[in-house]
Amino acid sequence: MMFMDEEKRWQEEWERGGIFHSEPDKRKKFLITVPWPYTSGPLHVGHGRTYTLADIIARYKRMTGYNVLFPMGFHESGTPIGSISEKIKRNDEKTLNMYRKYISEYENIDRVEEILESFKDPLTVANYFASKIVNDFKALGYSIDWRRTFRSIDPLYSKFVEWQFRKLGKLGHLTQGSHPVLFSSEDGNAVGEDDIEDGDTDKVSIEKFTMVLFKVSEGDYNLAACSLRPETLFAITNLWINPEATYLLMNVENTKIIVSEQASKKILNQFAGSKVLCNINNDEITQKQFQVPLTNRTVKVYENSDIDPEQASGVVYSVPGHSVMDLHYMNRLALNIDPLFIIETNGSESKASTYISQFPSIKEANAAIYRKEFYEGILKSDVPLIGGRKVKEAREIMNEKLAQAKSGLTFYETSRKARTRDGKPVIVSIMHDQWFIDYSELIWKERTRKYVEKMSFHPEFYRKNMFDIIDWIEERACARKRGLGTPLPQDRAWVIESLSDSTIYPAFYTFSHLIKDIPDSEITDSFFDYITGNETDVLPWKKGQIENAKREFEYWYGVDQRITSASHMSNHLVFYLMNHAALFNESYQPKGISIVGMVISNGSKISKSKGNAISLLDVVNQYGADLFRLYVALVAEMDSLLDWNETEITNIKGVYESLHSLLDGGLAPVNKGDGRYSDLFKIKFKKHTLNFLHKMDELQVRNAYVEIVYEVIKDLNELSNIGLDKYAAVNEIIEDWIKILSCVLPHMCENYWSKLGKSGFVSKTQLDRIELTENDILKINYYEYLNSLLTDIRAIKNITRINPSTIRITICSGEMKKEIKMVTEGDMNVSMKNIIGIVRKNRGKMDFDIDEFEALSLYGQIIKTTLNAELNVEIYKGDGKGKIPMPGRPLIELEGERIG
RNA sequence: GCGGAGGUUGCCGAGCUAGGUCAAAGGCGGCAGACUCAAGAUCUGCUUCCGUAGGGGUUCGCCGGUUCGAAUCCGGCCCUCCGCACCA
Repeated sequence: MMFMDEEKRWQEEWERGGIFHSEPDKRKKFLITVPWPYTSGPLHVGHGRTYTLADIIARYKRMTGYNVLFPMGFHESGTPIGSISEKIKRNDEKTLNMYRKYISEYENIDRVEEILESFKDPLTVANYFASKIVNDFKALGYSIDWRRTFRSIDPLYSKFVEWQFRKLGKLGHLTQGSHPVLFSSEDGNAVGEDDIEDGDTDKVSIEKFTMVLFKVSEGDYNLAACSLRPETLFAITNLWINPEATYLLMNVENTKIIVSEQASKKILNQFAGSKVLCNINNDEITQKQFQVPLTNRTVKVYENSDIDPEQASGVVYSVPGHSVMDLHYMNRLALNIDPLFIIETNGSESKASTYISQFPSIKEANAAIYRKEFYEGILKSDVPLIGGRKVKEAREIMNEKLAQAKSGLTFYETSRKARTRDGKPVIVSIMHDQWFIDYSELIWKERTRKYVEKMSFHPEFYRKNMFDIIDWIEERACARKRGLGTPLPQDRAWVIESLSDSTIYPAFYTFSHLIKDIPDSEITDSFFDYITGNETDVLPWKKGQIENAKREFEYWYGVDQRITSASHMSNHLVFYLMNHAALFNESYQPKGISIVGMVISNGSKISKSKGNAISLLDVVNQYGADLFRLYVALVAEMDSLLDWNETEITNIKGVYESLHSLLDGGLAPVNKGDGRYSDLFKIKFKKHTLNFLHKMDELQVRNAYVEIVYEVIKDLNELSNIGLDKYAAVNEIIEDWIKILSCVLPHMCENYWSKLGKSGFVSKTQLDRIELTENDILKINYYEYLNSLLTDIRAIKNITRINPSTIRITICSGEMKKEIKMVTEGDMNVSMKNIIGIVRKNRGKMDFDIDEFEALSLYGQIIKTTLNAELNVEIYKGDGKGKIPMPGRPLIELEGERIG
């Protein structure tokens, strides 16, 4: 574990020197941020990729002259951390084991249980992992200014969030209304993805059903059937109930309805003031007739054991014409009822019967007809109310008409049967006083759109994506009744939801370190108004302190680059952009967003429940920070998918070791370099450096490092192939190479930097300006000419199987060049008429500018040594008959033994 | 369905926004060679087909079109992946 000690040593030195403490100065600033990690457990390689790329870019910007600020905080608000504590309190085995494993990554075995015990307090969980993640980040060599770090539940930061929400309130962006949520009625609280069994792998969503009320022909109650397809109402032939289920009579919205016992619980949660009246015998239902709303028709109710009393209301209406399910039941129960058809697709009647045989299962056939009719179906013209309408429109009209007739209610149901992790049913409940941020305001959207136009997006297509998301976003629930976080200032019974409290937080980094010793009771809204805006009121705070805070905000703010994953587009990033647009001036708006591709592991998705999440700490312990960083930089481009696997990292390890030995040898080479070739090598290195800079500016991190790692190693190998000392060549460029490599391999490069006898840290040095002179370009051209010649010679060698002892190269004479040039320009008045045909055939493959003789005399050695043959260069003296050389394409003749 | 991305030579993956210099970068895998007692690592060459001279043929999801010329532009079709929310 040599590398660990070395890496740790440099990390400590950086910390001691405070070299990543960023202060405003005259240079151009660059603020780079990543989403703060959520501290519910250790980070995995997926996080590590994003953060590592951010650090590489931060270091690159620093190297190219920017004053860089790379801050980091911790996200502790929200419900998941609380529910972890809850589960630990009630000894949930799965959670206990998971956290045992997590803790043991960081601690000695004998401390695990003690720490696990302390996790019964959610704050301990949050703080524990926050402090561990700090260590992980340090161990990866990130150039973070840790003085500015804070946590989303810090009282000072809470003040900032309160300020944000009071401003949003004043701007009219906060509203209150009713809202469906996933809910556990046994626990009495809303549940998130994290609380639901398999919630992360099999998402549960909320579906909106239409509950249609069928009035009993004699009496004052209704049978309540739920459907996703209210447009099929006029094709209803009967109703279904389950023979074994219990049905209850309820009072809902001053109407008496019958639903299953299971459904009654959902209704109690969704309709205020609803109550259960009494049990109803199934016989009583099946003996009655029920009226189809909006028609004069009555239908009967049949018992059907396939009807699930737990699904929706436990009562279903039957449309055998358009539902394969119902048709199937009809057939199975041998009911003699004629289906009704009211929907047409492709100009003719759509019938469930045509689907039933075409699919492997009833379920698939039903899904097929549903999709087909929903997207392409049109109601027949003689259908009342909705005749001639598209199914999509008809559905909305029916919902309206049913509501008007007091025969329809909206009922929410989960998209699949779901249970909480401790086995309690998950239902949908309605929050009646839910707080929202209302993002639907058009002026606000327009303003955000304007800023988005000016930003940089990487990859670019995400900009269009963001425009669409801005169009689409409406109200967003922004507070919850439980979890960690800041109480909503407008109503302290609510806690601000964790995505909504994390939209403008990068602003807080700019001054968080300067206000740490101000008691939070002294922080008021005008404090932040002053720092972020133009308020000039007399302030009670220490002048120097707040002035410094203001100065730093004004210097740094406007995040130059935010690096995050695509999954944040439609939630975090859109909130980030819109909240900035609402609260800050144009100059403080975000300037760039980069989306990092997904990370998968050995071909499959990483998920906590699958147990294939490789922890970042494991990676660092096993491979070291530099190797991991090199892996991230070289193995996949930032915006594409990265498949973490061991084979690949072994390969990268080879590269890492080559770099080591090259730099070792380059520190003090034994031999002297050959002037001509070391000169050429230096020129090529300059070219690679320029390409590197260009690619990094385009955020093509992989391409950039392929250029400065693989290409340079290739050049060095070429040198040693012609018998020269590559270490002497490394020595010529070692300083710049170390600087450039240090963005990815900071520890290793600091080490070489000090071995070179350089003072200070390579992490803080700048790359000098580099440009190619005309002479440089000339030499590169010579070299490339030699290379293409070599390729041609090899091709000939392969075909003829001649192993040459002498290679005869015949190049164009000056006179001949002129004549050839004439032909290419259409002037056939040349002395060597024989050349005309061949010249025309080869146009486009010639190079008139290169001095071939000069190129060959300078670098001919390359050919001689690699092919181990004599090189014989002469100028063409023939008459143009037979084979002739072209400019840039000399004649090549091989002399020697034939092989095989 | 809507919106987005994409289908490239054994695999992964560039190029395709500025059409020719693209048989098409790079990596992996495979083959051969060098080094080595051997293996591994490393380095070198080859890796669509034909060819005893750097050439030619056929390729970039499918079908058409524009053009002297298309992987690259246009139209249509087929297929794959991602998002469609209140969850961090």
